[in-house]
Amino acid sequence: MKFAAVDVRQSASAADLVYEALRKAIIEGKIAVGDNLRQEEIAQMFNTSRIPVREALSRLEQHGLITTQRYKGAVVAGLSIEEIDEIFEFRALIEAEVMRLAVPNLDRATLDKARTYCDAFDRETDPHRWGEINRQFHTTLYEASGRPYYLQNVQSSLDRIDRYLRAQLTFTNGVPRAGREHEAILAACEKGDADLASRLTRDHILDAGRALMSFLRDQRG
Amino acid sequence: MKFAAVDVRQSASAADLVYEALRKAIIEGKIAVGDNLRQEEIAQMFNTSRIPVREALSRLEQHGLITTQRYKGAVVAGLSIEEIDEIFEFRALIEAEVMRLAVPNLDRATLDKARTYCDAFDRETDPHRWGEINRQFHTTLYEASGRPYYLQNVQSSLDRIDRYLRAQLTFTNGVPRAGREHEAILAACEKGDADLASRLTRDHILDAGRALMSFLRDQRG
DNA sequence: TATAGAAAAATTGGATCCAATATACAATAT
DNA sequence: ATATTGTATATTGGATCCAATTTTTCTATA
Repeated sequence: MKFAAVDVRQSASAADLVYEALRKAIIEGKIAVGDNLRQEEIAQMFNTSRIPVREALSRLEQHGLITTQRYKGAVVAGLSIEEIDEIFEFRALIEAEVMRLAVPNLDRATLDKARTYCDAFDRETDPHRWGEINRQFHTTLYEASGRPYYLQNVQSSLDRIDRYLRAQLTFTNGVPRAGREHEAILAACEKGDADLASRLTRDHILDAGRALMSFLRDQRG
Repeated sequence: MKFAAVDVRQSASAADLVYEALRKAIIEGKIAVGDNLRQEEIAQMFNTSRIPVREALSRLEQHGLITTQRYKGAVVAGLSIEEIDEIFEFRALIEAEVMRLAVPNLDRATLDKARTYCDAFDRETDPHRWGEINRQFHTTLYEASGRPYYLQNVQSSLDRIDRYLRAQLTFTNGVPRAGREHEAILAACEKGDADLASRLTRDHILDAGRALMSFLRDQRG
């Protein structure tokens, strides 16, 4: 007789853990652009050897989060104004489409969950938490689209610019319109108006992009 | 006195070479879905050790080209009908947009280059070459958009489905409309009609997608 | 013969060691 | 004093070795 297959939760490899931890640190801006990522140092931080660290770094490079040079090591990749601009444009395109595809599939539970994040966003006073809550609000709605490949690309593009968004939110004490824009998007979702929700999502992202642009231009001179 | 700086071509690492070679083999369909990728075997093929091979495999997994399981190894990732469908939908969205952005920047040289590939596509009799030429035709035009991030995503999504397209082209002896559709797209580009070029690109991709879908449904039963 | 279990082989993930290269710094010449 | 050269150190890329686990083979038994 056979037992039912137990989901033994294939424990993640060291490389996976290092990758996830570094990814998180980079997108949250904990590691500054240009900072050297020393393999030995990271290995010691995770109580492991350089082999899994190198694997993790290699993956991060594939995602554009770091750049490496032979025998010189890795640094967190910075983005030019033009690159940031392009990523916002890209996000506006695909997230608007994902939103459109999601609306017909939204159920009560999902809308309620989104409402929770929306309220949490408005109430939250710690700027460091906004990035995360904002992401969860949008992701919750997007997931209803049933488009995992789109979702992956949304996450990936957001990863690249998240730390800039967070820096902006922290410095400027929030994007004042963001809360109201979330409300509007959620209202359109409640009404089942896919076109409106899509349009508002697009504007919401482009708005944030414009705000970030002018913030960065001020900062960088 | 100084010599002109010689581009010493930072020689790529073994991991880079292995990655590129495997990527090419996978997207061209030289390695079948489900085939085991043995680290030792690959290492011997490239006269190297398993370390760079593992790095390469790790990157391939990040791009969704293979899947790995701890202690079990890597296999080329197959795509379900639904996944393929979603990727075509995604491509239609972003490639149409890239085309729209490219048209205003197209110059004579680029158009001529695209014309060359377009003609080559029509003349080519070896089905195995179509995939490559088709890709070059589109990429040539897309590059004028000046959107590297979009381009990267275009390549990445094409990588995932290229081998299915190639299989289809080989089996069905070509997609009859593809040549005419290329002509139409190029004509719209010559006219500078961004909207039309964009719309035709979208239809071109959705057409190919529909053809591939019915081909695969027949094949898979 | 067919099957369950044990032993052997194969395979992966990670640690340690070595080679290649870059950087930092001291010694030397102008 | 400054620039240049040589050397030591640090750091990365890769090879080899070991541990954990899976897969295969073999063997004993019903």
